[in-house]
Amino acid sequence: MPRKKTKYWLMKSEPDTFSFQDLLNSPKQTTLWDGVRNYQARNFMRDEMQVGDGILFYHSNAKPPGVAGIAEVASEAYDDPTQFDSTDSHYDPKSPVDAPRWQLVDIRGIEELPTFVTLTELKSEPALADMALVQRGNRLSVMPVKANEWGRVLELGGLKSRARSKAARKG
DNA sequence: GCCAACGTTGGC
DNA sequence: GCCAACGTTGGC
Repeated sequence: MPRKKTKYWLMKSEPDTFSFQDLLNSPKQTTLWDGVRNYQARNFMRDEMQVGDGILFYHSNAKPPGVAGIAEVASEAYDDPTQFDSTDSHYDPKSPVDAPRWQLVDIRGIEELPTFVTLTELKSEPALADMALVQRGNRLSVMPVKANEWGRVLELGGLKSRARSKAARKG
């Protein structure tokens, strides 16, 4: 039973490292969103996300960059295991074991956008002018998306904003 | 608590 | 590969 209204998010990934297809190919189309080492991004995951929230999966450092698909939050927040793994590139020796610094959520891939929505397109769309992603200098890898922005991006991507996730989840 | 130096992000 | 923008670190 949801305690709050569904929220929407945008999460960045470099497709060379982990693409939307990689997410769909993961067991249960689910993965843990590890490696976030920015406090603001962590706070969104730890404090504000809830299971079922919508996620725009964004390809950064890509040619071209843009939104590749939609996903959803698939777990409550929990400690990022990679912070304690000295062999992992995201190892954080300063994170206290008794008070871990970094938390994450699981995300589940839902559906690839029929049409990839490029950053250029997002920037040229008047309805998306206030989107956090297109603000100057924004480097956050996890950021909130407004409901109307979510709907518009899905339209641009060729998904009707109704009837999407349930049909996709069935398969 | 300031702020310069440094490292990272990510578009171009 | 360049570099602007930003976050973090550490000296003082």
